[in-house]
Amino acid sequence: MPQPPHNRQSTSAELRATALEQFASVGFAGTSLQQIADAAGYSKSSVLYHFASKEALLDEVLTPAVNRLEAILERFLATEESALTRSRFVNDFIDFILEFRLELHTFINQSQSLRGIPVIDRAGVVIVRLSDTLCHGDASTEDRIRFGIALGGAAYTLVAGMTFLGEEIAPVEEVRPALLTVITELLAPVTVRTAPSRK
Amino acid sequence: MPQPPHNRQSTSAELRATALEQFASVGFAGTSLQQIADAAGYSKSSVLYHFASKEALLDEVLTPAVNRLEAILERFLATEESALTRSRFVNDFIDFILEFRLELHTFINQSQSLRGIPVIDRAGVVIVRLSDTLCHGDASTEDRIRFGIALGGAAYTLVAGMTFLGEEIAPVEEVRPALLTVITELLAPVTVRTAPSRK
DNA sequence: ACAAGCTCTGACCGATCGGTCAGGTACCGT
DNA sequence: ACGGTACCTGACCGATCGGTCAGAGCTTGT
Repeated sequence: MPQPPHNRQSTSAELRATALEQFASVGFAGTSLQQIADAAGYSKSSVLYHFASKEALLDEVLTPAVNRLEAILERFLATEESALTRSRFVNDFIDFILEFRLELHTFINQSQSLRGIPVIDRAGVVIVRLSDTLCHGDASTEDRIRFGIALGGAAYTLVAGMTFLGEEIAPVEEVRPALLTVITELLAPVTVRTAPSRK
Repeated sequence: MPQPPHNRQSTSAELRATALEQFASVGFAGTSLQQIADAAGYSKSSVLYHFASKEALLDEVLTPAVNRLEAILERFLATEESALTRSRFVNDFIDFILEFRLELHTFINQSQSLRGIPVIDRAGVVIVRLSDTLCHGDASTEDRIRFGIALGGAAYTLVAGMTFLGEEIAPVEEVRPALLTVITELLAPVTVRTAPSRK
């Protein structure tokens, strides 16, 4: 039986990428190891050789994105809040969305059903902290909704929306400024709050 | 074995409601007929007695929402476009979102993986028409993104977001005006094309 | 040449999947 | 009292689920 010369490290990366696509589009529960294996051109046993379990695979797939989001939040929290740091944060956030759109879509839309899985809970904690930070703790319903719409809307638009609303995915250099405009507009009243409120 | 006097019509409605919750939170592929049956207090066979198949159940669950959305679109298309009709449309749309939030969340986040199922394709067609109508056919990327974010963001916020961003679901009478403000703001540049800035 | 080790696979396991079917129970008009 | 019908269920079906395990093929160190 011929054994194509697989490039060491890359098999695991291929599997992660394939799994991510499936998780984002069919859902974690709806994705079988067999599907992932078939799509990547390996056998189911190979998947389980590289990853201890389906859940471990999900963990490895999502962890880089959660780490990155955590880093962005920490960086924002570490500085004095100003118009500059806020704008820098929004930029970081949009970079994050564009780079990790499949990961974001996955845990945005499945965090409820996958509660209990460590990486999902970690992601949930980060998102709640993010929301609390941006809303300054005063739980105005409108502010919460602004944040939720920005988060869920971006995740949806860049994964599901682009492929069936805009036919083909528009080039990143066109999407990015548009995203920046809309997200800034959504988050502006939340973070800026002009003058008087707390802090 | 005692047979409690089930109120004729209601069993099927119970099952639809239970199935909708599961579909929206775990996904169609991730929901088993057994889960639905257990959650509703019936046997799996009962589910298949009331609905020809799992897919038929999905169809019956989503069809009312798609019909309603279609009606809203037709009503908007039937009139001359003006500030009044646009505002009425946004109001209709928000009523729709609030009433059918689980249905919206279901086909918003799974239309890609469930392509081929009639009711899903129908929903997809309506959404594309909606997008084309609001964007006047000139496919500005920013306008498309505005619509996508409004649609996906609302679906996310009202299902996943409210329960883990805002702890408890805020009362509808508080959510509705906030939603109206944010959605109007998002869609305003798309439809109005004049409004220069925010308050 | 040979053993060790990494990668990959088919065969197999118990559990669960969507779906079929025969039958049991309650209520109906007659 | 009786047959029909609506509702519900357990037993069962082939397929597939996540996961285990014993190797096979290839590379490497010695």
